[in-house]
Amino acid sequence: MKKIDLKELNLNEKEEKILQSSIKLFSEKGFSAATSKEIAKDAGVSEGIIFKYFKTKKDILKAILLHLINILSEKIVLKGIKDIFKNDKECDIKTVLKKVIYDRIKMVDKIYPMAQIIFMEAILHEEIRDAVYNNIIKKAMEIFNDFYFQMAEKNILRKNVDIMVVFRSILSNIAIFIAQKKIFGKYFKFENIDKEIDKVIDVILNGITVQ
Amino acid sequence: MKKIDLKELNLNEKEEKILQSSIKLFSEKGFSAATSKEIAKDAGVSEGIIFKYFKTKKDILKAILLHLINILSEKIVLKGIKDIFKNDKECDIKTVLKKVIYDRIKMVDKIYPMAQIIFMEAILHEEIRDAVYNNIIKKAMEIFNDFYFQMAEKNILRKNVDIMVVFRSILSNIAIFIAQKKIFGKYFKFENIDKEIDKVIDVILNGITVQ
DNA sequence: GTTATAATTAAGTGATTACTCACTCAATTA
DNA sequence: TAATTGAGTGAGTAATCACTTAATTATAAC
Repeated sequence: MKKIDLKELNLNEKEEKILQSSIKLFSEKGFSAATSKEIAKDAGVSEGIIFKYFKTKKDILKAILLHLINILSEKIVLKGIKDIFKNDKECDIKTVLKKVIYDRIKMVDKIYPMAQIIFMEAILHEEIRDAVYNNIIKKAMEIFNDFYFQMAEKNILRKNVDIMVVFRSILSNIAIFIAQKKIFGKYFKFENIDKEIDKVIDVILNGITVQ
Repeated sequence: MKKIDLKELNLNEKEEKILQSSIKLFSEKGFSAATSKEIAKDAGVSEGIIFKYFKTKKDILKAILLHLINILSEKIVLKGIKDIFKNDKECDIKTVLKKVIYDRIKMVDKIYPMAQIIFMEAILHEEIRDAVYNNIIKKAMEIFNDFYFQMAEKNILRKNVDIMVVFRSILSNIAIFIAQKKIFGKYFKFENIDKEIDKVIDVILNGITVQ
């Protein structure tokens, strides 16, 4: 199991171990089904120490979710697209999109178990939905909006579309790509991710009708 | 809470009540966090009777998921698209896509809490993923494949694309539309679903570049 | 080496869980 | 009318849960 980089949180050794094991078990079984006993065993610490560092089990989840959403969303989730959109305004749209999609897939890959926990808990709890919306979705939409507007001004991308629909379409294509790889990977093997992304971009940019 | 139609399962009154309450609570709190006590209370039956009809709590989940996937996937999930693709081969692609997307959104709306449970449990358990893949995804792909091939033969849809990518793109656009409505509905209000769907179809069909 | 302090543990705690079982009682059959 | 049934109950059960605490060990200062 690849571990997630938690350096930014300034944890001591035990705290880090507890969080890593919690991320692993929450993502494997869901929050409710993962027990403190299991977490302790996996982390190689006693059960008592968990509750020294985290008042309750829910606080572990909060540390994983809210903390990371708030503190790291900027660095992990948004910095990548910001940089690409900023530095590549002159490049052609295919290259930019490819960079963004590639970068996002790699990013989610890096933090996957955590992303899965956020995703699942967001479905169940409004507070987490709020954090995801305000810290990630909203900001990503703003960044994309700026980018699209400039591309449309340059007459590269269509003006007569709803940017929200386009954003959603690109986002959903990335999401389903990751889902297919991570959740249904058993049934769908990609030999060449690069080519796969190219095909996705082609459909996004040109549509599926014969022109 | 709108109840899901379970007539097809030939349940008696108590079984039906137990399943309806389980669907409600599993979708609200997740399987593990929903207790048999709560289910009994919500269903207005004693806790004992739950375990007369369902050997274990997991068996309730199985009844909801596997049974419904196997028995109803054909009628609920696939029949709709089959009919539309079969009856509308002559119509224009825009109309067909609109019918399909509209129909799929309505279908998921109808069974939403159950769909959410399937979705979440499929992430956690391989057996459920298998059932979803074999009974829904695989079959839907086959149906779409036939349809796309015929449309491509008529020179309406592009031949030089990967049908899998197109299928995924349409599916993901429908999925994110539903997710936005059901999970993030608080932040995004659609006044006119009809127009929203038109915009999605426009992007799918024509892409986003200036031609 | 002694002492004070902090870190860690193992053995708990009461609460809650999924599940059982002895019993009830209305409906059916003899 | 008496005998039988079986759906339904809810208090009870062992197991397990999140969480606590008293005892133990490690660390550090002198």
